[in-house]
Order: sequence, then C-alpha cells, then structure tokens
Amino acid sequence: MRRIAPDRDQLLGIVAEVFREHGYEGASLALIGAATGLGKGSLYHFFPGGKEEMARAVIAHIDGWFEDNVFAPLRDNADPQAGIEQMLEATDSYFRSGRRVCLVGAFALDESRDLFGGQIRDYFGRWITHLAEALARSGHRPGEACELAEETVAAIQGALTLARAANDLDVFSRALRRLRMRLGLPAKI
Amino acid sequence: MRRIAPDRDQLLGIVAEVFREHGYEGASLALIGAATGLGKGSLYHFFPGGKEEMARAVIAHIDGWFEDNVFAPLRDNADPQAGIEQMLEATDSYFRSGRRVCLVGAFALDESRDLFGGQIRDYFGRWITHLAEALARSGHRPGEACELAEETVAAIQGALTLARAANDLDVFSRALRRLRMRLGLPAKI
DNA sequence: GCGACATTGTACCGGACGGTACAATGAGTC
DNA sequence: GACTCATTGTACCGTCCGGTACAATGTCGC
Repeated sequence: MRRIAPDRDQLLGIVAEVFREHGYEGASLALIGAATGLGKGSLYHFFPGGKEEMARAVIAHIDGWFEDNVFAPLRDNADPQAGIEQMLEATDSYFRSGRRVCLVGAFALDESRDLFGGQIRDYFGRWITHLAEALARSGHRPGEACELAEETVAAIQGALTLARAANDLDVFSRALRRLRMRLGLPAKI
Repeated sequence: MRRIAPDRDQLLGIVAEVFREHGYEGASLALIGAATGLGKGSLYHFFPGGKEEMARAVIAHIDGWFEDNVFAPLRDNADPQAGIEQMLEATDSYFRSGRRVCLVGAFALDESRDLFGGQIRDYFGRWITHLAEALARSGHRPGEACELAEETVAAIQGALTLARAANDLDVFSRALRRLRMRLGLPAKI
C-alpha cells in the first residue's frame, strides 16, 4: 500500500517519538541522532532539508497511517457503524490508550503551527470530514453529523491532554467509552 | 485578593503570552526580553531561578486567575447552574474565544510536563473537581457528575487544539455552545 | 578487481542558548 | 548630600544549536 522503504518507515517512527516527547523546538538533532543511532551525516543524507524536512516527513508518515487505518475504514466500510468502531479501535491502539500524545495536535499549539499549518489543517480536516460522512450514512442529519464529528475529534484530543496532565491513562479510556456511547455503538468491545 | 505588585502582575501576563506562543523550549530569554522590554539583568532580578522560575510563576499566576474567576463561582455560587454558566463565560473570555491556547495544556504535552507536573495536575484536577461538585449539587449523581466534568474540561482543551489547527475560531464557540446544552444550561447567553 | 554510488563518522562553522558578574543608575529615606 | 537598596544595561561565560564539508567506508553490479 505504502511503498516507503521499510527502514525509512521505522526511522520515521523513531523520529516521530522524539518530536512527540520534546516538541518541535525541543527535539534537537542530538536527541534525534541518539534515538535513531544515526549521526548528523546520515540524518542530513536522508533529510537534506534538516529538521523541518524531518518533521514534515513525520507528519506525512502519521497522516499515511491514519489514512490507512482510520480514514479508510470510515470511508470504505459498507457498514458505517462498523467503520466508526474500527476508527475508535485504531485510535486507541495508535495513542497506546493514552500513553502517547498526538504529535499533530502538539504542533498545532505552538508557533511551529506556522511551519506546518497546511499539513495540520489537512490531517484534522480529513479526520472530521470522513467521520462526519460516516455518521451521515449511519442516519444522522448532515449538520448534526458535522458537529458530532468535530465534537468527537476534539474529545479525543482533549482526553490525550488531560490523560497526560493527570498522568492517568484511565482518563483516555473513559473518554473512549463515552464516545462509543455517544456515537451509538455497543459498549465494551 | 491577590497582593502581587501590579507591575509584576502584568509582567507575568506578558511572559505567559510568550510561553503560550512558543512553548517552554521555544520561549527564549531573548523573546521574553523583547516582549517585556526588560534586559536579562532585570529578568534575573525578578526571577533568580531563570526560565524555570518564570514558567512556574506564570502557571501560578494563571492558576490564581482561574481560582478567582472559574473555580470560585463553581464553588461559591449558591445556584450551581449559575456558577457553571459563569465558568463558561470566564473560560470563553480567558481563551479569547479560541484565539488563545491553554498554556498549562500545552506544557502537559511535551517533556516540560516533567518539570511542572505537580502544578499541571493540580490545575486540571481542581477544575474538574469543582465542576463535578457543582454538577452534583445541581442534581447529577456523583459518579456521573465526575464523568461529565472530565468530559467538559477535555472538550474545552480539545476545542482549543482544533480551533488552532483549523485556524477557525468558530470551532471553539461551537464547542462551548454544545457544552451549554450538554450541561443543561439555557442556550445562547 | 573495478567503478559508481549510497551511507557514515567527524570535524567544524557561526550564532543563539541559558546563565553569571558587575558596574552603573535610579529612587527613596534620613 | 549620604546612605540604602531596588533596578537596569552590558559584557561575558561555556555549551549546545542547526547546518555544512568532506573524507572514509560500505555495497552493489560488472
């Protein structure tokens, strides 16, 4: 499906983790080098544009993962409810039940948004659009579906913030449970 | 109520804005100096502990504002519904209807959480606790009140993230409108 | 072995970083 | 004026920053 070389694929995963933990400004090349085991020579060989290109590639990588595992089910599953259920499961697994933070959401908050604004807007925009479309197919009125989709994505982002603030993973799983109810899915998968 | 010298009070407001826009790592002393008009000499005179003490003071300052304008109404207003309404209005005005980001939430996301974990946990913890208490007083069952309070604070945080990501203030006002409905308040203040 | 090219380590650059030292001001009291 | 003490500007420190240069390796096909 994606034809990125496998090593580059996992390389981007490691770099993503550094950005997630330290933010764009805080993720120094030294930290990235230590995490990946690569020297500056290699890093600049793979990403001639430096840190900014790394971040851009990482966002695109995440976007690709969501496209395959979150947006595609919402769009392609004949049963919209099943697609929404797949979305929630993929979301829970991606964010490791709240252990992980949303890198795109974190980038949206500080001034690094100015560098990646287009990618950030696109990521959340598609998430909400595809979810709203699935909700509409499952019986909600269009306007109501849009609001509910926006509310859902916001609830996920907020739960990630709160879970990390409270250092309590249950915050995230409670939020997902409420969302299941709110979206008309059977409780407890 | 608060007996901080007035100039220090507004100084903290300016420094807070720099942290909000650039994050803890991104807020350099040069930026803070430029924003406040103070040289390093003055900054280190007021905050001998440097950047970390500035951030700690800024969080405490924000916490104080929320204590006076958000938590107190929730706690002290005899009519819990009115207190909740006051909370939402104060929240809307504090975040400038979505133009502003939550500094404490932003700090929670990256590794600066490790420095300020206690203050961050306290801020959100008290927000949720006081809101849950007001909800319980207004008729919700205790467990349900806790969940609804957590859901509300998460929705606010998520809406701030999404509003900035989409660069669309309406995202935040829509979220507040939904919360009013969800919390049993009359629509449109 | 050979050449071509991808990959790597290392040394280095100028500049910005957080933080310190300290002398020079200012404002108030007596 | 003289003594205090808060406040400020400036020069400076060592370190780390993102980024560049480049020679040394690997690893292929031939």
